[in-house]
Amino acid sequence: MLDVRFVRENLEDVREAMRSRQKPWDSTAFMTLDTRRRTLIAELEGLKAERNAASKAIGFLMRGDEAERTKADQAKEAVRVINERIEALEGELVQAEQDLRDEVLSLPNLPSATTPQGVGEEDNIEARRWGSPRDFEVEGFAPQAHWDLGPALGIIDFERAVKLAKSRFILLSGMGARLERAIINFMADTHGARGYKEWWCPLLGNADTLTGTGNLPKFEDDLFKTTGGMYLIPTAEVMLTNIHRDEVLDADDLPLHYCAFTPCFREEAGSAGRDTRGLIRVHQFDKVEMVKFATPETSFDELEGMVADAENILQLLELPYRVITLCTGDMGFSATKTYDLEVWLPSYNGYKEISSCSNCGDFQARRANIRFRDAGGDKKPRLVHTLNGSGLAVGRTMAAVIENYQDSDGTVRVPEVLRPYLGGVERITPAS
RNA sequence: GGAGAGAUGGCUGAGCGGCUGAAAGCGGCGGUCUCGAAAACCGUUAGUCCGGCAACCCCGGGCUCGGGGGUUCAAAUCCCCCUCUCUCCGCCA
Repeated sequence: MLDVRFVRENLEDVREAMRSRQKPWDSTAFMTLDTRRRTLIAELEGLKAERNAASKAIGFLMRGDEAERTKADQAKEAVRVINERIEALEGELVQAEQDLRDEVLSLPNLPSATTPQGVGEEDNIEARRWGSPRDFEVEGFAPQAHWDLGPALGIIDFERAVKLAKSRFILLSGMGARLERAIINFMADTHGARGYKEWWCPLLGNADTLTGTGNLPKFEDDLFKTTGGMYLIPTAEVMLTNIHRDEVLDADDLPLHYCAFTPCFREEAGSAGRDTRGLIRVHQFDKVEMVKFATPETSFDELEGMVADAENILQLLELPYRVITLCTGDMGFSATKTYDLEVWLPSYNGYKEISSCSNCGDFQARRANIRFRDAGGDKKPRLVHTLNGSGLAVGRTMAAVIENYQDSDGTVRVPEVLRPYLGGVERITPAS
């Protein structure tokens, strides 16, 4: 959520930012509501001040003699009249504040100055590449897609997953299931060794939690909802970020580096027809997530560090990837700056997103009321900056491993770093 | 699921219709002392919104004692509903 005062005082900048996000914004409703709200407040507070003074006077009169108590009765009647006006105005104010809040909650974050301008995906900027894709032509065979290779090896069962749930759900068996666990543990352990505190968290959250990270109210259609009004988390970011909701952190403790493994649930409404095959776009997938809480002074440096931590996983797995700086038109709702990591997938003959690392600035912190107090002690609490990044999406990592490590005989070599997690197994074969 | 107790500032905890935005302690900050530190002592220390102001200083005002509603001239204090926590019983992986 943007700061209402900031929006009011920087209207043109905010409009320009929304244009750069390809989300043009008509500010007249905001201005009307904002002015109305402040006018009502001014009037209302004047009346309340009057009432408070009168009530105090009544308190003294009540302890006086007969004549004074009569005066008190008259004063009570006067306050009753004031109260009627207060009640009427209060109703209007509640409505105005709700309308203004709805307006501001639906505004996305402002892109940072270093975010490239652009209208869409095609304007994203490649920051760097690491590794080079295998040349299967030279090796003399055509690589198979993981959605063919997985079932052939007996490690992914797409058809039964549909029977058990519905399309876009996954069933893993044997080495497939073990590989999933191995990847999860490898990622969590690696981040842990780099200073990320690991958490284990609920997979359902309440409305306040989902609002804190920006998933509600605007993106409710993307979430699975229970009849009890809870939501399945679309990412552990939701839980990790809300851990400190309504808290005042100690500046000395910052930055905080957290990570968590969770399944992630997404309705994927509006994605019909996109990435329909395989592990790439599903309703339930595993992810190891990184979240940071940082001071405004360090958050952009922390973002670079987080990207490096995500890259570290891909480098250890020896999977070729590239880093993309998202442009203003392609960036997510809560982010002020985002890097995507894209892993090489032979089946796509291209790079496919496997991680997204964002600095959300104070956007989520304002919604979730997460603040910190400077060491000075006498200073007022300030909003922290929150960051989040995938480290990494496990299903897509599995797809990348299967495809990039396959051999001509249809078996898959196990990356060195995963072998300790698989009891030393070096190769996945139909028999394994 | 049944019965009872509770929810107060960064934390612990008093208050139980008006002079209480809130005692006390801890923690934090500033100071005295000290070569320095500790201890001791003194002082200070909630957040947010609206208005004034060049101003995140300051001044005036509003709101906030889990959340929502009610009674009253006046509610942290009384009443109702909800949420959560604790204790006991039942059930259960």
